[in-house]
Amino acid sequence: MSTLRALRAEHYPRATEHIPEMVAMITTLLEQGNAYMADGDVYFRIATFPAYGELSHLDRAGLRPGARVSTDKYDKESVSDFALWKKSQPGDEKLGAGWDAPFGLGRPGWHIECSAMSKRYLGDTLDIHAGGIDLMFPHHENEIAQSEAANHKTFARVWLHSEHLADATGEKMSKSAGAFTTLRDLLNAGHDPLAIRFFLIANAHYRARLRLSNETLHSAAEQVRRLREFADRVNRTQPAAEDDANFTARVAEVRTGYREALDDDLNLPHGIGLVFELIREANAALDAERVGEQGLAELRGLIDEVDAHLDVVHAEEPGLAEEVERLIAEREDARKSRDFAKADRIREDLRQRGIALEDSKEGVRWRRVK
RNA sequence: GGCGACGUAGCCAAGUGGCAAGGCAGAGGUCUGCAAAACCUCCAUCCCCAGUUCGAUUCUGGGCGUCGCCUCCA
Repeated sequence: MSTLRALRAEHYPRATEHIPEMVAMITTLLEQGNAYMADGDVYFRIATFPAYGELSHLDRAGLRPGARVSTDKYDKESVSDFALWKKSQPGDEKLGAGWDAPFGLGRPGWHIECSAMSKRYLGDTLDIHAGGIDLMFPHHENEIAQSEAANHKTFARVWLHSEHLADATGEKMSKSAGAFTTLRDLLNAGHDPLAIRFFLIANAHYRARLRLSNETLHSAAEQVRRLREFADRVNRTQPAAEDDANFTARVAEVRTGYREALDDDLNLPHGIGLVFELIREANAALDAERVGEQGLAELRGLIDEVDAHLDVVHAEEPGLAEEVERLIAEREDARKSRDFAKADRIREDLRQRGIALEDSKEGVRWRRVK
């Protein structure tokens, strides 16, 4: 997660350390009649929760009971009732998977932990509950049922379900099917972490399936490079004597558009599109020296705002390697004496070491490349 | 079989009832000692058919195709 520069959560609660919270919630559900015991297990009684299925627009009548009954041969009242607590099975204790509860030795069902732990750390009502689209049913549906039945409060105000990452063929990456690519794989293949980050959050809308391929990652890497080049240029450019009011207004306009795109269900791809459009215009304006003090300030403000979300521009400011600077100076001397063979050799040597040089009016710049 | 999502240029992708953002890749230029970066120019009858409409990629219906969920992976 740190490779991708993801922020850490405040809490990483462990289910096994919150058994009492789960037991308490199950007890409440039992007392209220939202749950019942059957053959030593505790099940949630879906019949007591009419809203069940609303999140996933599931028509319970359309469920195929056959599919689960074969593996779930217990005395449930309804096939869709799900387990809150399962009595200990032979062998459970060896694994340390057995806890004492008023309703018998056993282990929690596999949805109750989320209800119990989110209640403890975040309260009865969450502002936003996020998760992968495949968790919508049954996991989130069950969470809602448990939490709302127990707490008598709305469980989550907003649900944010993201689509899956898929491989280049469009198939969902699946751990069980053995078809997946790890972050480590990508890094080993030479992909830049920042490019991977950009790809993941900005390549497509979060509700659209992302397809991972060398081509999409390369595209992301180029976009990151372009953003960074531009930010770099804005930072080292001296303001023009006068501002072009039209240009300054244009930057503000894009900034507003960017915000509106994000406000519209986090449409980052759209917002980024606006920003790239502006970058082209801004580069042209910078060439024409139409950007003064105010224009530069506007541009910096926009970059900062965008990078607050992308976090790929200000990331890892590489310190200037003294040797690179020395070689650049040496090459400059060679160029001044028109010894281009030597100048090109130095540039090529650096290139081999992953350092690219760019000559410009403001001097020589260098950056890391693959 | 049930429920749902999607189908936009070589690739990724946004979007709207009124001549289709952006990025990558590609072609040609400008600039440069050569490059790089940057800029300019070029590159799509929006899966098919029918309907509604003055007008549909955008709405409706029907196809075809891809994918997801309906499994105690959570």
